[in-house]
Formats: sequence, C-alpha cells, structure tokens
Amino acid sequence: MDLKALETFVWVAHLGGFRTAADRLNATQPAISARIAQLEEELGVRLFDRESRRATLTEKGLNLLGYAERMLALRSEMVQAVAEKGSMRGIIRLGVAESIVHTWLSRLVERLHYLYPAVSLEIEVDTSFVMREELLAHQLDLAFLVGPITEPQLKSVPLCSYELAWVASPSLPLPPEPVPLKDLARWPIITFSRNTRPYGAIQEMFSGGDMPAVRLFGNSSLATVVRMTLDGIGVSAIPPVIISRELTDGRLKVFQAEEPLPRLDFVAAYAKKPDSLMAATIVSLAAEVAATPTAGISL
Amino acid sequence: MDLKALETFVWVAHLGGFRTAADRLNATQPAISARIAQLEEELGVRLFDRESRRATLTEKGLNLLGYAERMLALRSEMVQAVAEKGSMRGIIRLGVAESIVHTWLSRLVERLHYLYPAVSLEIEVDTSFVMREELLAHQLDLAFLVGPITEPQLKSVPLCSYELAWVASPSLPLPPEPVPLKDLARWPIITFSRNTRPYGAIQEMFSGGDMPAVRLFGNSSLATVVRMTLDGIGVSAIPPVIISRELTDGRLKVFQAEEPLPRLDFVAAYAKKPDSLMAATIVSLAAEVAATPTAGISL
DNA sequence: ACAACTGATAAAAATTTTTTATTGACTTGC
DNA sequence: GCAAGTCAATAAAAAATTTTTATCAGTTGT
Repeated sequence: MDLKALETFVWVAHLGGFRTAADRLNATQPAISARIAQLEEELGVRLFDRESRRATLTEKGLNLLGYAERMLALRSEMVQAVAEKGSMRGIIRLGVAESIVHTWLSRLVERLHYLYPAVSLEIEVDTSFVMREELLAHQLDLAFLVGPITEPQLKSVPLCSYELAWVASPSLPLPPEPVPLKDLARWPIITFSRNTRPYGAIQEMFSGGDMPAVRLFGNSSLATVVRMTLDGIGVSAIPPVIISRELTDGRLKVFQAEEPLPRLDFVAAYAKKPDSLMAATIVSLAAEVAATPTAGISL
Repeated sequence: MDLKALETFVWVAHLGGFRTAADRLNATQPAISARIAQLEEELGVRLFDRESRRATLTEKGLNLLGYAERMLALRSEMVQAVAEKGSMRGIIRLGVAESIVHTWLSRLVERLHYLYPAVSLEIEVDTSFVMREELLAHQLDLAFLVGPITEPQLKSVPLCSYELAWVASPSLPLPPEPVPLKDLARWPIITFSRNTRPYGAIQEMFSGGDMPAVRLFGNSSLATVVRMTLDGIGVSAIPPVIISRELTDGRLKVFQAEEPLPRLDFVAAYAKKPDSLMAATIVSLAAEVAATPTAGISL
C-alpha cells in the first residue's frame, strides 16, 4: 500500500481522468493505470467506473477517497513536524501574472532555491482569468494573480498592490493633462490581453454611448506592450513599477488622463486542500519578497 | 515517503535494533538500513542514535514515531473500511501452544487459507511462558497460549478450556482409584516441559515436606509424551482431548488420582497496537474454530 | 585481546516501476 | 453512419529501485 498510489488515486478522483492525472503528476498514463491497478488489486475492489467518458468513483472509491485524503494530510503534518526545514522537496506548479514576472518573481525563485533546494518549480505565465480556472481544476498548485479571489475553494493571501497608470513615449504629442478620453482615443491603447482587469476597465471606460471608438490592443506579453509603447505606437495602461528604468531615464512617462485607472491587487491563491503545506510555505515567502520593491523590465 | 519505510521505522523503534527488525520483517539487515536511510534522507533528520548498543530514537525520531503509528493505524482503518474481505494479505507470526496444534490448529489454518488466501502464517510452537515474552517483545503478532494474561499491553480473548487429566497405559499396574500421590510417584510423571502450568502444578503437588520424590519428565513435544505413555514408561498429565483416539481404542486410559489437576484455559493474545486488525480477525476465527471439538493426536 | 554483537557499505541480483508503442472501446462532429 | 479524436488497457523493453550477498569497522562484555 503505497502513498504514491494513494496520491495518484486522489488526483485521478479530483481530475476525473487517468490522462489528466498523468499530466498533473508528471507521469505517463500507463504509469497511472498501473498505480490504480495496484491499489485496486491490493484492496480487491474496483475504485473507478471507466465506462463513461469521465472516470467516476465507485462507492468503494468514494469511501477510499476520504481516507486517502486524511492519509496525505497526516503525511503533510508529519513532514512539517519532523522534517528539517530545507528538506522540503517536490514539484510545484506555479501560475504567475506577467506583472509579477517583471517585478519580484526572480527574487522569489532565487530565495526559494536557496532555502529549499529540492523544490522544483513549473512556472506558467498566463492571465489571472485562466489561472483561476486552472487553480479550480487543480492544474496549478499555486498562482500569483489579480485579486480578489472569491471562490470558497481557494485560499488567497494579499501580496502586493500596484498602481496602473497611463504611459506614453515622451515623443507622443499628448495634449495637456489630464488628457480627455476623446483625445486618448486618438492612439491605440496598448495593455494586457482580453479577459484581464485592465482591458476590461478600459473597455468599460469607453463604452458610453457618446464615447469615441477606441482601438484596444490586448497583448499577452508585457514586454511587447512596453516595446510598442517605446516605439510610439500608442499609449499604454500598465503598472509603472515594471518600467521604473524607462521612467527614470525618460524613455517613457506616466501621464494623467481624465479617467483614473484601477489599482491591481495581487494575491497568492491555492486550493484549500489538506496537504497544501508547500504552497503555504511558498506564499509566505512570496509575501515577504513582494513587500520589498524592485527593478522592472529593461529593454 | 513510503509506508513500508514508516512501518520499518516503527519496528526498529519498538525492537530497538536494525537486525531484530530485519528478522521480524522477513528482510535482511541492509534492507532495513536502506529504508531507514531513505526516511532520514527525505526528512533531512537523524532518527536513531546508533552509537550505543541499542539503537535509540533521537528527539526527532520520537516525534516521528507518534505520527508513523497514527499513519499505520489510519491505513489499517482504511483497509478495513474499503478492502474486500479476503483481500487481506501479509505475514503473521503466530505462536501456538502444542495442545492447540493437536486439537484445532489445522482446522484454523485451513479455514484461514480458504477465507484469506493471501495471508501467510509463520507458526512457532513453544511454551506459553516463552510466547508471552515474545508477544511483549513484538516477536510474535499473535499467540494461542494458556491464560490468563495479565499484562496490560496485551489483549487476550478466551478460546477454549481443556481438562488436564492423569493418563496411563492400561498395562501399567495402577492401584485402585483414586490413586494416592505416593503410589503415583512410583512412576515417572511425563508432561509438558518446565515453565509450564502443568509442570508447575505437579511440582507443587509433590513439594510438601513429607511427599515422595517424584521423577518429573518435562517434554517439549506432546507427541513424545504420548509415545512414552503408550510405551508404559510412566503416567502422564495431559489434556485428554488430544488423545481421544487412544482413549477410544483403549490404548490409553484416564484415571483419577488423589489430587485433581488444574484445567488449562487457552486464550489468544496479541499486542494492543493500533494496527492489529489482522490479529483481531484471526482471533475471532480461532474462537469459532476452537468452539467445535476435534480429533487429537494419532500415533 | 577477543568473541559476539552492532549497523554501514559496495557490488550484484532481483524486483518493481515506468516508458514506449499499440490496441480496442467509446464519443463526437459531420 | 463514419471518420477523427479521446479514453484507458496492455505487452514488451528500459529504467529505476530495492534487496541480497559479502564484507567492514566499531562497541561491548568477558
């Protein structure tokens, strides 16, 4: 009776499939099959109904799930109680909003590697919207994203709050501040991609009936947004903190518009599972790192 | 983090040595070393002090022990809750008093094998005295022995109660019954070995100041006792139930002496450990089997 | 000092687990 | 209804792991 098999079982149960669990656990599907088969053989009981599309738990399986989770929780507790700090090991799937990549992520990674050399990260950069889904689907262990998080299945911890500002190249012939919205709309507005807080806020801003049409360039790469803004293609709405260098050397400037932009409140979020010790540990480290300011992108 | 490693750890802790644990777990000493090393490496913590003769737990080790036991207990509970009856598997070390061997042990083994084909037995026949020690030292999982058991660490369940009687060959020129002790002492008294209830009882019986000297032949094999009695070497004090055949065909006979012999109350006993599910299961089966009478030795 | 213990260790053997590659059973979209 | 796609099962090979064998070095008790 292997803990690895039990863990696999829990993941298959949660994700509803062998294949998905295999991806999630960095293993191949036959390996997952083998582990579940071992468990079923040892217990002499069928744990999943594989008939339908989604592998569903049998009654016995459901029964086992509770025990398996208690078992894994107990293991976590045990490890926390007796393990040397720094002997924590494993792989954690981390989703990160791009703003974080450009502010303090590398410092966190460094510090993490120093304190917990046996912990591997699998970092995925995506929008908060996508990452929230992935957290709920247990495809991410932990994410740093724009809050607030309201899902009760997720635990969230505030990390940092960044101002969002209008930014343009000094070469752009902007009218005197505060720039009215109709003047702003003369240029494309370059910002985060669709399905993000800033994109939505700006879209809303220009959604009134008498508002000028606006060209909104959603972009999945912040570096590209910065590049395009530097090139004078348009104005952008991004957190100034990630372009501190460009601001100090005058290649970009923040300006006031008629309409203010919302702040971005970043939080760390992870599933409230019994064994999310590693996530919790990383979160507190992240909170610490996020509290100290940093340099941004330099292009 | 392997359950096998945790189980090994618990055994080493209980038995106070790698070698002893190796024997107990049917493994070699290097295998035990490897499992403990794995645990220590994963936790980044030393679990045993190996300096002195006896491997003793470190502080961390003591801390782990509690968790490990809870873990194993939870596993037992889990298996009990979801496993198909009959899928119980493992090796259990069973100590058996010889009287049991000659009455119902084989029926138990048969029935056990039928109901739980994956359970192996390692049967050791010894005196109740020795087996009690071995139970306390965790060298036996379960024993069927002469009760009562007073140790609080052990759980005991009554199994059967057998009369102990004076037995002789009909060819032996015994005086009219009840035979006085001084006449009895003319022959060697053949019975169980030293450190057994019957041996002690008889020794006591002849211990008064004015008692005749008695030749007490303690024998570790009941079959030998029966053989010697059949051969008219002396009288014996054994449970008639194991020689029912010899009694019916008249090759042996029970006779009354001046002094009655005590009954032998057999019980099943096992250590009160959190994961003694298998022992408990076997005990209830044994109680069932022991309740139905049986044939004895046939020589 | 020596015999009888202890556990550690290296190398070989055995076992278990994982992967690769393929299959058959089912959905699903057309 | 049929092709395409997805699911898990399976066999064989490869990889990783665990266990054994054999030996060592250190204590302990005589």
